Amino acid sequence: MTQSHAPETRQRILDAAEALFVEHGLEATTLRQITTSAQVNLAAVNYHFGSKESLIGELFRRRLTWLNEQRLQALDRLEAEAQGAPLKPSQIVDAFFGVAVKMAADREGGGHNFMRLLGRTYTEPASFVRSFLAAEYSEAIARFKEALIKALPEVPREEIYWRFHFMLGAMSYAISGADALRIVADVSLDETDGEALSARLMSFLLGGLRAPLPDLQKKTALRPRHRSNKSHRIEAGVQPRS
Amino acid sequence: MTQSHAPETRQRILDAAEALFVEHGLEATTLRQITTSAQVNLAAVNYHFGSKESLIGELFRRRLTWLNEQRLQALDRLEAEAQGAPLKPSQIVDAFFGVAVKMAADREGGGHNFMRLLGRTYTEPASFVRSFLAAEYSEAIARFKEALIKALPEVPREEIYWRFHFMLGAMSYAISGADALRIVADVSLDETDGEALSARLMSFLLGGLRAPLPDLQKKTALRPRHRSNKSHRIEAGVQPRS
DNA sequence: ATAGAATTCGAACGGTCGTTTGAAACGGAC
DNA sequence: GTCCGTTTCAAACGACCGTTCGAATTCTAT
Repeated sequence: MTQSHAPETRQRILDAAEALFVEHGLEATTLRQITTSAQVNLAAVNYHFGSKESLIGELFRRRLTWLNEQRLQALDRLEAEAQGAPLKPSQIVDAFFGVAVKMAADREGGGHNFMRLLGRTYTEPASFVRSFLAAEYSEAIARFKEALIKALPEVPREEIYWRFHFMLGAMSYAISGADALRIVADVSLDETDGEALSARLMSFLLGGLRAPLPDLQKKTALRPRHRSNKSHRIEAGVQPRS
Repeated sequence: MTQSHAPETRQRILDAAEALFVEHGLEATTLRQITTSAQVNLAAVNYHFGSKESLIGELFRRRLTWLNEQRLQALDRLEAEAQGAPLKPSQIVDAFFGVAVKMAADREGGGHNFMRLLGRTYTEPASFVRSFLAAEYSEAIARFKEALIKALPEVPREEIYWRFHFMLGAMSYAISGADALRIVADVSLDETDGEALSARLMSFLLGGLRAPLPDLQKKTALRPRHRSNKSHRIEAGVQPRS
């Protein structure tokens, strides 16, 4: 009825766009690059997707829904086994982040490219990207937050939210990997081994998640809005300008 | 001689650009937005900086050199006190990340904006950005890596590199904060309190850094280039398309 | 006051962006 | 073969990008 033999074109566009987005970024990648790489006509993107923005949306959707389904299935399985008892934090972390790292280790299927792109997208300035990211994630995040709160009853909710956030950051860098890591390690590390990366990341995340709670007492007392500090020499918060 | 009363214009451009870059990203921010916001003529950017790319370079330089100087001074101080003895990991982490978080807490001086921008930049696709980022960082990173290796003699170098990388990711998200966090926590958390954020991040980072070493034994034996694994249940690497 | 350099300004340049258009090519149903 | 909806194609659209240019202006030193 509606489409007959077009799906091949749609897919070629999505695959080519994914590879180019991760290489140059969303803004910097042009439709001409995408259609050339996909070997389709320039107008094909607007014909099949309506706009560049919609293309980006579909691109994220096809991977994210699958990813979060996997995560939720893993969590379901764990909770069924536990029969109401709280899960171990390591199980929860593994269900959420392990699935992602596993997807990132899939180089042939394109999962690797996508996960590198996804890691960057949380902090993406373009609001329309973050908005449907939030929509796609809301269910999974809610379930996992709930599980973590249950697993760590002595940890305040706020702290769990923050640590979840930190874990997302560590995972993002773990996957974006290569380029950023080259700043840290002059020797290029072996980042092709998904198993090893997963093991490294997991132990780091769990260490952070289970770390002793911070002491939140303010050391310096009242400080209305600190303005009149031009007395000291170096003084944090006073940067030179050119 | 060379310049007389121009510095004010240069500064206004840098400040305006910084605020706009963090809001819209490097690519998406136009020179017309910048010059309008700074209330200078459109041609001023090319007159004072030569190009948009050079503007970005100067923008990062003026903050990064200062930031890394502070970090190295803090490390110098610690090492002088220790008199050759290895430092505690918490001291090293605090010298590196604590200074950054402190800079990020400085909302009036613009440090806050810059740090949010910086966090994104490690994973920035544009190569020219990462290249001088690596240059600016090389000295500080080398010194801190050295200190960590000395402080954690039982941890393999590779592991330290990876954990440094993960810590950078967590910090990046901690500072980029707000927008990305809103995906995790429906209630918007108080992110104005730099002291509290610093304490939270530090305990997370230290927990991760000192976590038990991962078991790097591959569970599955020889796997020449993993292709023929379709035995297991959920199986990574098989995503749907559209 | 005046010469000369530094800076600002308005206007334009060529190029590239995402999108649109109308015609050509293709598909299966009859 | 004929028809009709779907898809492809080449070409162009207006908008906006970073950059350049020459004249006007402002500052500084003599």
